[in-house]
Amino acid sequence: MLALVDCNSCYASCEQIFRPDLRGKPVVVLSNNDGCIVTRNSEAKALSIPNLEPYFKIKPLLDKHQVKVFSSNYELYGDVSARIMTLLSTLDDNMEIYSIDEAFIQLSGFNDLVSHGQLIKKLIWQQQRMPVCVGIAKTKTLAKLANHIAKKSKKLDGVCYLSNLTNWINVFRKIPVNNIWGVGSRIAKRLKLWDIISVQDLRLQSPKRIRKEFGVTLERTILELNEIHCFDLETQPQPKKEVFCSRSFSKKVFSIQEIKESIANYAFRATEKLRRQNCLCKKIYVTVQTSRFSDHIYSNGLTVTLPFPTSDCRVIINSAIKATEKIYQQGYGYARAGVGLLDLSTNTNIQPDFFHGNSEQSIKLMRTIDQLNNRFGSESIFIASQGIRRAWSMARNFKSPAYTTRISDLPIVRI
DNA sequence: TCTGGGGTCCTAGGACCC
DNA sequence: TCTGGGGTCCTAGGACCC
Repeated sequence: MLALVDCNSCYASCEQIFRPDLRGKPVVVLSNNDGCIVTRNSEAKALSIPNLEPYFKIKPLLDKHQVKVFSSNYELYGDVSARIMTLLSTLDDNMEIYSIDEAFIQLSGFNDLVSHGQLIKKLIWQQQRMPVCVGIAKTKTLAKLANHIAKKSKKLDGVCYLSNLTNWINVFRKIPVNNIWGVGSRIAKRLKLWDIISVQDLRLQSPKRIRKEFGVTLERTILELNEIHCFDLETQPQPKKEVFCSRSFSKKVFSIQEIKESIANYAFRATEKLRRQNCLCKKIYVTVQTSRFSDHIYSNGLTVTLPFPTSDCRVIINSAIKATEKIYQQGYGYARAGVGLLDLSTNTNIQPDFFHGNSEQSIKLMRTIDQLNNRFGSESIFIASQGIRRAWSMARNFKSPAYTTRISDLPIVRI
């Protein structure tokens, strides 16, 4: 059995932890640059405030109902999330952190699963002041669905256990297919042509027939809706296969110089993410776009293949800037730009423990490694993490030259 | 004036090889 | 006069998630 624990209106609830005076009052949180509403709590939803609505459009309604508005504070949300996940991990080792506000947990050895779900909910509220709902079922897709039902139905008190599916058929008939995990608006629209409207309609389809028309993913979803396990619990976080950093600008940007500065900035941040998971990248993707709502629309992107896999900031930033020059076209007001790092591979040259934490020492060291890799080629450098002997022995194994130094001797390299 | 920021997986079709 | 075909790799794009 699996439980999906999902925070209620996560960002808004995070803000309320530090503003208990706002309990029971409508709260919304805005995206970067205060562009759109990204979270509404239940009180705000009750006022018919739509999600992902531009702030400037909805501001009169928010003012009218005295809705408390927050700019987003992702550091805070990450912090609260980490504490909740740590708390959950004490309940069972088999746990998958699915997103900033959700986790799947394996439930074994409990007779009364509803009571156990209530216990989880109570624990998180008491210790972290975060309201959550718990969905319990045999597969991940059903646990997600159970959580959805728990959120909608007041009488379930935040916990829904799909024990015997035949008891839930009437509920399944009332839930539109697009509420199923993996079924978005596009597929829902195509399913409608087949008269598949509700969760129950989809459950009854032949998986084989659906696979032909919609692909393997939807086939698996149908199997999961019928308690046939297809999606595993991923208890170890998988390393990212791509790393991105992109932002909308707070106002239109016309000059290539400003675009380049942003791109350099995003490339630097993406490289930080790359290093944190101890990877090298082989390709860089750069994109610039005007607003979708502009009269004069332009969007372009370019993928550049590097001569060798690297995590060298300067190589990555320089390549990104060169790519920018190729895709930038004069005369447009740009609204957004981004940098992606693709084709990642594990960096076997460097001991991963250097990169944990952001201490002054490890930053110095990363920069030195950059400098050396740049000079000698990225495959060749080993740093003595556990003494000179270890570096030389690694170097011998890999038939590469070694470089050793004491951390205190490392120079700071300006980027 | 101002319209999010990340990710993943799958598929179709082109390029290329023998 | 006849003008291959199968396999693999890569890429772009579509669809989904929170």
